[in-house]
Amino acid sequence: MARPSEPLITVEAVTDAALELVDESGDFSLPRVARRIGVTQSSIYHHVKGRDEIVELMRRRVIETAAPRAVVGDLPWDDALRTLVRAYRDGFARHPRLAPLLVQQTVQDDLVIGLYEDIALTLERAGFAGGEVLAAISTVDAFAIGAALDLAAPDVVWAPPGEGYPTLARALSHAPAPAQRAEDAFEFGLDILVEGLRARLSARRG
Amino acid sequence: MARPSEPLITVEAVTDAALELVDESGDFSLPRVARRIGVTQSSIYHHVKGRDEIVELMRRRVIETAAPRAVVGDLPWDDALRTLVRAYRDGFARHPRLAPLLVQQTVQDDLVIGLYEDIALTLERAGFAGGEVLAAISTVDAFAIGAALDLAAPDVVWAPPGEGYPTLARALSHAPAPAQRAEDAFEFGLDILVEGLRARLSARRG
DNA sequence: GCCTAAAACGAAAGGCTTTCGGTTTAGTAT
DNA sequence: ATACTAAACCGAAAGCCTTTCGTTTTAGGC
Repeated sequence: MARPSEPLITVEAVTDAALELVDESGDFSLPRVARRIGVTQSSIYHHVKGRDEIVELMRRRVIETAAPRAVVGDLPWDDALRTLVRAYRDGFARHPRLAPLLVQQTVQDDLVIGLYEDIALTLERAGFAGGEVLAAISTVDAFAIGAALDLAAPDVVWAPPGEGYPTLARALSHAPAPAQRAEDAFEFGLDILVEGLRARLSARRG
Repeated sequence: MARPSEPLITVEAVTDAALELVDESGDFSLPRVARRIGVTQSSIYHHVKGRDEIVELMRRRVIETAAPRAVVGDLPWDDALRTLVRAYRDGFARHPRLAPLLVQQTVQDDLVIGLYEDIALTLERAGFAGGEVLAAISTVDAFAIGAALDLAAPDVVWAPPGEGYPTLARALSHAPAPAQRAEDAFEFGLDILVEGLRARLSARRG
């Protein structure tokens, strides 16, 4: 085959196809991406360096569509923090099965670093200083990643198990539909996080 | 080769070898496990069903050595919760690179369900009820998984980036050694979590 | 002493990532 | 207008992986 005047493959097309495959099957591979675009595997290497780069492209895609560096500087710190964490997590709500793939691999994307910068700014504005800022970022980060992964958890994890776990079974008996459970849990957790940070601040002052 | 009087392969040996490989390289494969034990790949299938089962074996191993269903019923709820979450997370501190492999795959282990049951009990004891218990479990779970993954994060993620992120750079300038940073962040986050839950409880009462 | 099933091996199917050489043509410079 | 370079694609193959299957030997129970 010859060189077409318009390239058949673009970085965007590769990202799209990979993201569709992840949404449908929870994973992707170069042969499957190629088949979906209608080219051969090896051609893709003319546009991306390899599999890992495709993963990073998906990370960036999800974060930039969900978190357009929201301007949160004017909001009270707690609303600002909620907005930032929600933005991060909302991206994964649209592609639930992507999160497990991302934790496999190191972040280098400056969009993500930008998000951390905004969180750092917000936390300083709240009154944290010194080493506490880093610890607080890590905490927010852990919660956000955990919440994103929660979206990928199959419903069966949150279904009542057999006998012998009465308290858990009772808790699960109140469970709404899976999507709603994850949503409720996230909002609840965000409240806990913000209230915990607030408590920490007033304890330091008092 | 013939059938030996003592089997060359045991489920424990397979788990050991896989865990060693994960500790060393961040991943494992059946050929490498086999080579380490000194057998062929196909023989392993006489003892485990496949790769996924080995992952589940590692999960169980890590959780049972770290969290021997600690008796926390006599502790105040906040100490009990801290103990449970620490136990869970300590397992991963000993095998930091294991966590990313586990989130890839559904939990079925009843030890983990047992841990959830203990957390549910503790939260009810604290005063949560109804749908709040499930939301609180999800929150604790998200934080614990996030903290476990944090241990696998390469140091470079928590190293100062280039220009343009002054607040983040300032926060990172206070960072201790990587292991200590993860440790500090975990303890900080645990405080935030407990204080947040406490705040929630008194808000409901008041 | 015999028989069954366990425990190992070797080979191979089918998937994956990545590399490499070959072919045609778009775009550019002369 | 012509010649050259480099882009864009293809096909083939190396080397990894998981899993299955048939074969051989022998341990352990009847």
